[in-house]
Amino acid sequence: MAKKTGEKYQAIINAAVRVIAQHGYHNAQVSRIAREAKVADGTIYLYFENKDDILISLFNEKMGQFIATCRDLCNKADTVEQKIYVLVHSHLSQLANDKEFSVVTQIELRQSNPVVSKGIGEVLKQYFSLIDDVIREGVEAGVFRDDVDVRLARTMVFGTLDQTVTAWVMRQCKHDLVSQVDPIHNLFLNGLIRK
Amino acid sequence: MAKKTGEKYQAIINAAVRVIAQHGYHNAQVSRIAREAKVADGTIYLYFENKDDILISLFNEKMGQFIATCRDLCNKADTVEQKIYVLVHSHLSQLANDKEFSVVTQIELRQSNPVVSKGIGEVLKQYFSLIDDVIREGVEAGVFRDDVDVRLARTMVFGTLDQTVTAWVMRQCKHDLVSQVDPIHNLFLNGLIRK
DNA sequence: GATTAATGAATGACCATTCATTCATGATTT
DNA sequence: AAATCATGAATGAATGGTCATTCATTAATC
Repeated sequence: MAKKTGEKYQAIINAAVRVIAQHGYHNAQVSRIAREAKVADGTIYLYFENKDDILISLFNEKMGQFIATCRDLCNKADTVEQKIYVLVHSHLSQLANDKEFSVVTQIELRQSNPVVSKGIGEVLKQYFSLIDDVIREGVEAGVFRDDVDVRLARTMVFGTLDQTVTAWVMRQCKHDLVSQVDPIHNLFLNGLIRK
Repeated sequence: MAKKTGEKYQAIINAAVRVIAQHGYHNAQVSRIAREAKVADGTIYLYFENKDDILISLFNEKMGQFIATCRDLCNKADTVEQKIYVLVHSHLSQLANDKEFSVVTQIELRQSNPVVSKGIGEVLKQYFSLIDDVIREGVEAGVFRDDVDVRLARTMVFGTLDQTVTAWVMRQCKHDLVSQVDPIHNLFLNGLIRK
């Protein structure tokens, strides 16, 4: 049971993103998602185990896409500097183009239901290791300082991007995200200090 | 009504931190917090408006302390580099010393009840402007590059620290947080690139 | 004895999930 | 080709469990 394909499956996931983004996680009742997807309440349970499963599936589906795009673009870049640039750019531009999903990831899905966290954690790890690979390459190629700790550098990259997107969402997605790409890239590579 | 002082007020707040950290936000029923605080369910409502108010008060009380400590330590530092160091150090060391509060801030309180978010946002802003002040000082003193965007640099600093603590909490607070202070400080000031 | 603090059982709202029933589609039989 | 049957998708009203909140009552304090 709970077949995870088909037109209605997608419809429910898209409805869930919309409902959660607009009404908040707390008012995202299953029946509201069903109504938005133009489906009966019970139909939800033909496609999803339970409410948590909707959230996990939603995140995995969309985040999976997100990571795949990042990875593809990264592979096309030649230098390590460019790869970092691509990471920053694709993170920000993809979320800038999907405000509803951004609201869901940055605000609504940060709740602590352990089942949901676990489901989400798996996909996030993939993203982390993509960033790790780029940084490791930079260290091994001698472009980055050789005392750079890969995990820490990744934490800085992800932490900064994540916080940038959160601030944008908090301010109603009003300003332009992509214009931050260059300054962020510069800050990562050169730091704060004037030389 | 809802007097926000006294021994029981503190007892309830401390109980809430413990209950939320140990059982998760979802299982932090008011009656459980009451039991942990050795107080009757109804007593909670003599000190707090409602459940949200417990969370907001908890965050404001503890985070207020946190910021005051950061500010004091910062004021004692002479150079801008040292002030950045102090920010990194006091952020990490304070949270390292209060694992239960860390779990609450990094995981359990990231849920999206708009009332709670709003209550929390106010205090967070104070912390942001403390970081902003330090960075602005660095730019004005000519220690930092003069094209450094203050808000962006703050986003990097906060985003990195926040993500560092989150990763620590996720891995059961096992490794040493404070040992990351030097590498993070170095990364902020000098960036990734080998010179 | 009056005022204030504390109690905890009872209430009622909320909402995820279930399941008896209906509907749609296609196969099989006559 | 009409009639019958079979399958499983879809429905949505009903259920049941969970808690935040209330408030009548009791205890403490001045």
